[in-house]
Amino acid sequence: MRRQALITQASEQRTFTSLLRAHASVTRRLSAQLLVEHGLTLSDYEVLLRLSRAPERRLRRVDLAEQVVLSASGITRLLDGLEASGLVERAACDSDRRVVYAVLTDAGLEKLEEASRSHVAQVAELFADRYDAAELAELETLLERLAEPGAPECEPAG
Amino acid sequence: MRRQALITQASEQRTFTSLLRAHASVTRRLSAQLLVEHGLTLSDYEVLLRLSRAPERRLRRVDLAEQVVLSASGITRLLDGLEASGLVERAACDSDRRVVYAVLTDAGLEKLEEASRSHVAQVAELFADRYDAAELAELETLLERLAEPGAPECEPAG
DNA sequence: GCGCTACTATTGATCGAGCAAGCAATCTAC
DNA sequence: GTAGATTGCTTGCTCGATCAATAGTAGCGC
Repeated sequence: MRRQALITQASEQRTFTSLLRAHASVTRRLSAQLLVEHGLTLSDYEVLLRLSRAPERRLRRVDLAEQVVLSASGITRLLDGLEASGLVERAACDSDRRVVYAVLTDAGLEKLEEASRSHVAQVAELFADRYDAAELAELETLLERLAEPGAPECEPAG
Repeated sequence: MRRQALITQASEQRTFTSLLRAHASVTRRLSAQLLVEHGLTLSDYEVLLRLSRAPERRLRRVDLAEQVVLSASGITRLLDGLEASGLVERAACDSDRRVVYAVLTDAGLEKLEEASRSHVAQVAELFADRYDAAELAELETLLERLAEPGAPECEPAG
């Protein structure tokens, strides 16, 4: 009798797997809708949204990257597209000539509002079908903890 | 005074955003580690793991795709790589000549066990740093609900 | 001022993954 | 038993995102 060499499936692993599955399922659905209805990626949408909430509707590219968990080059590429569509503009920074702001244009804001109308409804439906208010809040706080950097490896003691 | 046109940020939206952020943060870290240490994608690993737990270490490609939330072509491409590395083999099905099984080879099982040693520890650490057992279980059940298909749009009434 | 290091952003190459289309095998209905 | 629909899988094309390398600034010590 052949003993199956089972890889340990601790609680952490199972949770991680459900995170992968949940993310894949949800984003596939929502990004497909967003793409066919408005020609926007989920990341595009997230970027427009962040910009719309930023002071003066502008953010440094580096900060934008951090907020949407994208690499620096990823943000450059993504903004290339949004700039080509006229949804975002670039603006120089007076005090530091290295930085280039991404600024949401009026057209970008309009596009965001247009896309939001259906997207927000779809997100709301997807989650409302599955959770009550308490569960939703609980899930949010639990997930937020995951995005935090966690215990640093060699932090200065002071 | 300019009124900021704020997009509604309902509870569902915030939860969705934290899902995106949590997934991006966690997978970036873990997939980078898995890649440099073992040359495997997270999806590669998931596929090897699923195969290792399947009866006779084999699964139809279509079922594999469903389990790891990948498209049919995605699975074909992914398995191409694993086959080239000798970690997975293909096997025909006697009763239905359309189906091609993906079979985990001995080398594949070894590779999985090797990769698991560090990967499992990394996952465990990442989650153990942030949650206690109850929270972990709670998060898992909440996430699992998200992967479910949800209310169908026009189910036959019977 | 000069050199060193750190930071911001862009570019080139590469890769994973999806959709659409297509082929082959199977099943259903007549 | 043959036509048409369905299922399982693969291929061509495209796109989003990453890493590595590069250039331009900024700030620091001296």
